[in-house]
Amino acid sequence: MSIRIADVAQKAGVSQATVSRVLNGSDTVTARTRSKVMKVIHELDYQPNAAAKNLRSQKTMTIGVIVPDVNNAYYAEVIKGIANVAYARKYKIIICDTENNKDKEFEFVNLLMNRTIDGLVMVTPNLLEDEIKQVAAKGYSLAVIGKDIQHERIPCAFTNNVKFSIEVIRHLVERGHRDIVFLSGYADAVDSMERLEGYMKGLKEHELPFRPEYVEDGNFSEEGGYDAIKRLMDSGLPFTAVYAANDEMALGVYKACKERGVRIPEDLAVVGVDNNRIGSYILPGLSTVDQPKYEMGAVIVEKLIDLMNTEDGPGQRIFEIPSQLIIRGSSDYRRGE
Amino acid sequence: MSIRIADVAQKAGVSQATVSRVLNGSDTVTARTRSKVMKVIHELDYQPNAAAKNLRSQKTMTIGVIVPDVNNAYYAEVIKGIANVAYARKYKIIICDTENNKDKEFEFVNLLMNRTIDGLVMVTPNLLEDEIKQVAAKGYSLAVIGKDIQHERIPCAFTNNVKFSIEVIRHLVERGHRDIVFLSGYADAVDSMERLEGYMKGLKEHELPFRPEYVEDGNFSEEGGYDAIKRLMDSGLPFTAVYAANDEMALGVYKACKERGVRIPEDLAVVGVDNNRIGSYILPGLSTVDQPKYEMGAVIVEKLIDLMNTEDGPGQRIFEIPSQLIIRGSSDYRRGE
DNA sequence: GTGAAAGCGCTAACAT
DNA sequence: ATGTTAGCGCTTTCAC
Repeated sequence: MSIRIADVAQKAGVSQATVSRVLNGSDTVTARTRSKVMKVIHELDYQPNAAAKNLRSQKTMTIGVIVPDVNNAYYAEVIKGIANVAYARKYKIIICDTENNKDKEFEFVNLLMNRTIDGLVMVTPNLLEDEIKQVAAKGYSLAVIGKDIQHERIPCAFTNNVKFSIEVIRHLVERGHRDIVFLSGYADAVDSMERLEGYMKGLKEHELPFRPEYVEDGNFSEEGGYDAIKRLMDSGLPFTAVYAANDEMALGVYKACKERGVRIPEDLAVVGVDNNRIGSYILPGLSTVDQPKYEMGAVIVEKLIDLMNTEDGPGQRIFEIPSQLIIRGSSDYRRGE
Repeated sequence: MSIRIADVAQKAGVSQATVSRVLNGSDTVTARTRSKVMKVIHELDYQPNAAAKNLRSQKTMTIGVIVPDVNNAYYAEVIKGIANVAYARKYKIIICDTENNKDKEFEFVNLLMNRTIDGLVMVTPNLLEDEIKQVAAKGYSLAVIGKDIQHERIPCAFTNNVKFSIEVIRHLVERGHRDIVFLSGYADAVDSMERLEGYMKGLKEHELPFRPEYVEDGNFSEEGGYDAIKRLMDSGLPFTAVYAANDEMALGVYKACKERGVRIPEDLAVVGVDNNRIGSYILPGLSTVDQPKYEMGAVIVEKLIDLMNTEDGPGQRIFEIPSQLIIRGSSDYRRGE
C-alpha cells in the first residue's frame, strides 16, 4: 500500500516506538533522534494512518453534529460556533443533515455507537427525549441544543421560548393590540409548543382571552405561513397583530399582506423569531427575536469536549442563553394613532 | 472495553468470519445461521467498531468537503447537493470550513493523506492550482467545484463566469447603459477575475472602452461593496450602472444608494451574481445570475464516488453547468425613458 | 532514551 | 456454508 511507520523506523535506524514518540510529541526523545526521525518523515512524505491510530487509541477526535437543515441560516450559524471551538480543540466535525427525517437521525446517532465519532451534538433533535436518554445511558457522550433533555449526563443549551414569547406579547399589547393571532410550527416541535405556551401566558398576563381559533399551523415555512394567515383572514376573525413562531412564516405573512393590500404595521403588526437576515432587508423591517446561535454552538461543544476528557460529573449542565427582542418597523407602531 | 465480534461469535456458536459475513450481507450464509447471529447481535446490542473496519478494509466511506464559509447560502446549497448524493451512496461527509484561511485548508487536505477520508471535494479552493495538482498526483481522489484545475484525474464543475458576465453587460447595454462600473471580489479569486474578464469582453462587444478606474475592489462583502461604490460616487466619474461580482456587494450598493438618495434603477442600475435569496425580497428586486449550486455539488460528488470505485479513467472530467441571468427591478428599466 | 512485542477489532484469503 | 488464520498500522506497556 503506502508508506508505514515501519518504513520510517527502518530508514531512520530506530524502532517504530521511537517514531511514534516523535509523532506524538513525547518528551523522552533526544533532540538528535527527533530531528533524525523528522528528516526521514519528510523525505518519505510519511502520513500516519488515521484508522490505525483511531483503532489503537480508541478515539477519533471527531464530533458529529446533527441538524435538521444545513441550508437554514439558524443552523448554519450554530454549526459555525461548534466548528470553531471544535477546531481550536483539535476536533474534526461531521455534519449530519437529517432534513427532518427521523430515520436519518437514527442512522447518524449510530455513528456514535460504532465509534466513528467520539461525541455528538444534536441540534433541535426530532428523536424523542427517551430515545436520546437511552443513548446517554449507554455511556456515549452527547449534548443537545434547543431542547432540555433531562438527563444528568447530557449538557443542554437553549433559549427560554416561553419567556421571550411573553415579551413579544407584552410588546404588542403595549402598542395597543388586543387581538393577536399565533402561527405555530410543526405540531410536535418543542420550540413551537413552548412559543405557543408563552403566547398564552402573555395573553393571560394582560387579561386577554386565549382563543384556539386564533392559532393556525404554518409549518415553520414561508409557504405555510402564507397559507395560515390567509386562512385566518378568510375566517373573518378580527385581529390586528400576528406572532409567527419563526421568521420564515412571518415572510409568508408579508407576502399575503402584499397580495391583499394589508398594510404592515398599520393594519397588521408582525413579529417573528430567529432574526433571519432577510428580516432586516425587507420593508418594513421585521420585528423578531434574536437567539445567540453561534454562542449556543460554541458553549455546548466546549462543554461536551470537557466532558469527554474528564472523569468527573458534568458540572453545569444547563445553559440557558438569553435572547433578545428586536423591534423593527413591522410592529413599531401604536395602534389607534 | 465494549462488546466485540468475538463475543457475538462465541455466543452464537459460530466463527467471527460468519458474523462478519452476516454483518456485511454476504449471500453465502444460510438463513438459519443468519437469523441465529442476528438474534445474538440484538441481544448483545453489538455495534461493529468503525475504526477496525476502516483499518482492515482500507476505506472510511467518508468524503471531506472544503468550503470557504458554511454560513454562506451559496456554499450551504452546494453542501446540500453533495450531502444528498453522498448519503444515497452510503458515504458520510466531513465539512471543513476554512473561513478563507489557507492554513486551515492545508490541514483539511491532510485528512485525505492520512486516510481519514476517502475523497475530497474542494469548493472554490484558496490553494493554488499547482498545490492541488500535487495532491492528485500522489494518487488521492479529489474533485473541485467553481474552478477548473487542469489535471486529468480531477473532475471539475463550474459555471462559465466569462460567458454570463458578457450577458450581464449585454443586458445593461440593451437598457441603454454605456458607463458601467465593476465591483470585484478578492484580488486572487478566480471567480472575480473571470467576471472582470467577461465585463471587459462585454464592453468590447459593444465597442465601449474599458477604463480601469471604473473597477473597484469590494472584497465580495456587503461592507466592501458599500465602500467601493461610495469611492466611485465620490470620484466624480459618471456612470449609470454597476455590475457587482456578487450579490453581497450589490447589497452594499443598495445601502449606499439609500443613504445618498440615488434611485435604483432610475439613477443607477444594479446587477449582482449568486441569486442570494435576499435579492428577491428587497425593493427593487436585485437582478442577478443564478448558478445551479445544488446540481454542481450533486454532479461532482457522484463523479468523485464513481472515480474512487473504478479502475478506469475519469471519463467526462469537466462539468460546465449553465447559469441563468435573472432580470429584476434593479436593472429592468430603459435608460432615457 | 530506546526497543521488542502484544494487541486494538475487524475482514478476507484460504481451507474444509 | 462455515472456520482458521493472518494481518491492516498504529500505540503502549514492559524491558533494557
